[in-house]
Formats: sequence, structure tokens, C-alpha cells
Amino acid sequence: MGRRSFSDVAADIRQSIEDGEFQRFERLPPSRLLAEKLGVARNTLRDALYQLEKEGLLETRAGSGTYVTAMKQDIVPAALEEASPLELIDARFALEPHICRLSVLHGRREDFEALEMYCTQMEAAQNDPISFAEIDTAFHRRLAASTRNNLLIWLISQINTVRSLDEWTRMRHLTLEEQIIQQYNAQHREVLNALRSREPERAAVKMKEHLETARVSLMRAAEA
Amino acid sequence: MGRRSFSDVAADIRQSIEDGEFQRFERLPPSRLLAEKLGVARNTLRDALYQLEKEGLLETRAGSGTYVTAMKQDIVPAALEEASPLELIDARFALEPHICRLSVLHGRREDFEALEMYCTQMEAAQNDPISFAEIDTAFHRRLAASTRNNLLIWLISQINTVRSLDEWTRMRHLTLEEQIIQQYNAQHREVLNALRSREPERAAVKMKEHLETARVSLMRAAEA
DNA sequence: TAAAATTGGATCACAATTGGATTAATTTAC
DNA sequence: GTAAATTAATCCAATTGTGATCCAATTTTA
Repeated sequence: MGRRSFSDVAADIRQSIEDGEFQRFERLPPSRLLAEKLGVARNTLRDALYQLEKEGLLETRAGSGTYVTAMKQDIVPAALEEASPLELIDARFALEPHICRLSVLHGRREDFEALEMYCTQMEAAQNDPISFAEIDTAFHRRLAASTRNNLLIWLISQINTVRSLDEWTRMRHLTLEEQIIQQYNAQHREVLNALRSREPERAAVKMKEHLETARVSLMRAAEA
Repeated sequence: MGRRSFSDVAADIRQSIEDGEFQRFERLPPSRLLAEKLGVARNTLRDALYQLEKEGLLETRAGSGTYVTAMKQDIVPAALEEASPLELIDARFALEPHICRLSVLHGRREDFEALEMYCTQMEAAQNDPISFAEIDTAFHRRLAASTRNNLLIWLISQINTVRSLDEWTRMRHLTLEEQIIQQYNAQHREVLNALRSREPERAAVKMKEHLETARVSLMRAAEA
């Protein structure tokens, strides 16, 4: 084998992109030039570029060039840190209605009893936004757990780490006035009832209504 | 016994990996070099490497090199490693239809042009399951990117790490007969057309049909 | 519009490099 | 002193980088 393997070259280029040496949407040097610059055969370079393309960092167009498409590799780890509240709501809009459908399919009596308990606790915490927020998180996590889908459970747990970020928490508490909490409680009940009567679509719809309420109150808070 | 036994050497290397001196997916130095650097015979080093391979830290490929496995327990959570193909489909059922809706809202012309390109490439790869699978992954990642929602992009990228797991890939190739690929290609087009004509619900529905096809062919493969 | 230059895509034979395996000599531990 | 492990010296087989060449797509130039 030659001195440097294509994976080494790929690591080099990945680093260059992360360092901003190659900016987004920028065209990389022609493969012949770049290969020479890196001291490697063009074939090796092409293997490396293909690898990076598979990773979604690059995009090559025959006859035109190779372009950087990545919005910085850092996005991957940093996405959780930098996610905005609205992005978060959209992600929950994607996940939770379907989680409701799956909960109807795979949920057991003990799941719904646990959810019932959380509902009761949240109703008791009506005028204590901090407690309410904690139980609310537990409710949604338990709901995910009732699907018995480890992947979904993990995705929700990841999302919950965002929810606990400082800025977001502050914003959230702004939105958690007593009136809103009452509305949330009613919606949690509606979701739970739909789950118990094994109506997947109604559960999903009720969850969407719940998330829509959250979105609206969030945007109202953002204006203020 | 010589000054340093192979288990000592193994401990050394294990430490180097834990310290991040050898990063994951990185290729270790050639055994001849590494042996000299560690001041032991190549035979001893090989025993040590074999030990670490048994532990799952390394992976050696004759003629190529010795590579650090995906280790670092928490980076690849157990949920991702252990997710079953069906769990994965369910997670995609949750995420991707809504991603289609958001793509209609936030997608730009260049996104749809890129998706168009992937469709063309997939159609050309009709009888090459491996290429098809790679482009398919790129298509779904680009679709997520078009939402401009970093959190969703990240979630999909996490899911894609599962898709590349060995067992799953093997199973997937079983399902990728030419007929199925043709069906997938048609469905990708339908999704893309719905996106371009800015019909969120139709795009979501077409994506659901696509995933349903994937689920069915997966279950059929599981029976066989 | 047409031709020319430039770019990535693909393939091939070849040489260098790599891990795998065997054997015999040497060192160490008990 | 014996048994064990390490070392050292080879050879083998697999992998892959190299260099050259040709093709196809795109962009630039005339």
C-alpha cells in the first residue's frame, strides 16, 4: 500500500472543512491538483472524496467539480445545543403523534396507569410551573416508553436533553401561565383517553392539538 | 518470559485508545512499525492485537490494516446498536412524513434539484443494490436537510448510523430485488413531485406509502 | 452555435504495503 | 534444568495505492 490510505486523506479533508479552509458551497480544487497537493494518487483522492460524499459532506458533479455541502460537521454534536425552541417543537410534531399511534399498538395497562398518575400529578401542580414542567417531561418520556421501540425512546430522551437547556427553560416558564397549564392538562387527558380506548388516529390528532397549543404559546412569548 | 508480555502491550494500546490517541475508525500504524515503537517483537504485538480484537476494540483486515472499532460506549448508544430493522422503520414512519411537510415549507429550489439528481442516479442504479442503497441514504438525508431544522437533520443522521450496521445492511440487501427498487424509485419520484408542487399532505402520504412498502418487503424477507 | 479546454468517472496492470502464519533460536520464570 | 513465552527471520496472501489512459459531462472560449 502507498504511504497514506484513502481514509487518512478523507480525515484530512474533513478536518479542512471543519477548520473552514473549505467553506460551504465552495468548489474544491480539481481532483488532479488536489491529489498532487496532498501528495497522493488521484485514485486515492477519489476514494476519499467518495467516502466524504457518502457522509454527506461533499457533492460532486461530473465535469463541474466537487462542492462542499456540509453545514459544518459540528452540526452533528452541536445541533442539540443550538436547537431553537421552534425547531424543537417541529421535531416533536414529527415524533409524538406517531408515538401515540404506536402506543395504542404496543402500550400495556401499566403504561396507561403510569400516564394516568402523571396526569393527576400535573393537575395538582397547576400553579407550580417548575414541578409541572418536570412531570410533563416524565409524561412524554413514559409515553415514548410505551411504544417498546428502543430507538424512539432514545430519540425522545435526546430531545429531552434540549428541553432542559437554560435558555429554553426560561422561555418555557414564560409560557407556563396557569391558564396554559390548565389547557395542557386537559389535552394530556384527551390523549390518554384516546390511548385507552385504543383509537390511534384520535390520539395522534389530540397530540397534534397539544403541540399546536405549545407552539402558539411559544410564539406569543417570543413576541413579548 | 520476555520483558513485556503481550497482555502488557494490549493494556498499553487499550489505554492509547481510551486516551483518544487512536481515534475511532482510525487505522493503527502497520504492525511492523508499531512493534518497533513499542519495543516488542511483531509476534507479541500480534498476540496483543488479537486480544483487543476479541474484546471488540479493534478490527483487522489482512492487507489493509488494523482499525479502531466504533467503541466509546456512550457515543453509539446501545439503543442504536440494538435497534431492530422494524424499530427503525417505525422511527422513520414517525419522522419522515412530517419532514416532507416541513420540506414543502422550507425547501428551496436547489434542494429539489439535488433530490431530482439523486432520483436520476437511483434509477440508473436499478440493478446495483449497493449503489442504490447508498444513494437512497443520501436522498433521505438531503430531504431532511431541506427542512433547515438542525435537530431533525441530526436525528436523521443518527438513524442513518443504524442503517449502516452490518446485520441490517445484510437484511436490506435481501429485500432489494430489482422489482422492489423500481417501486422505490417510482415512490421517490412521487414524493419529490408532491414537494415541488408544494402539497405537504400529499408528500407526507406518498412518503408513508414508501415506508409501508419498505416495511412489507422487510417482513417478507424476515419470513424467508 | 460549435469547438476546445477542463472536470470528474472508470478501468487496468503493477508494485508496494499489510496482516497471517510458520519455524527455530533465545530469554525468562519457576 | 525444564517449560513457557518472547524474539527473530522468513514466506505467503490479501489489499490497495500508483500511474497511465480513456471516457463522459460540463464549462469556457472563439
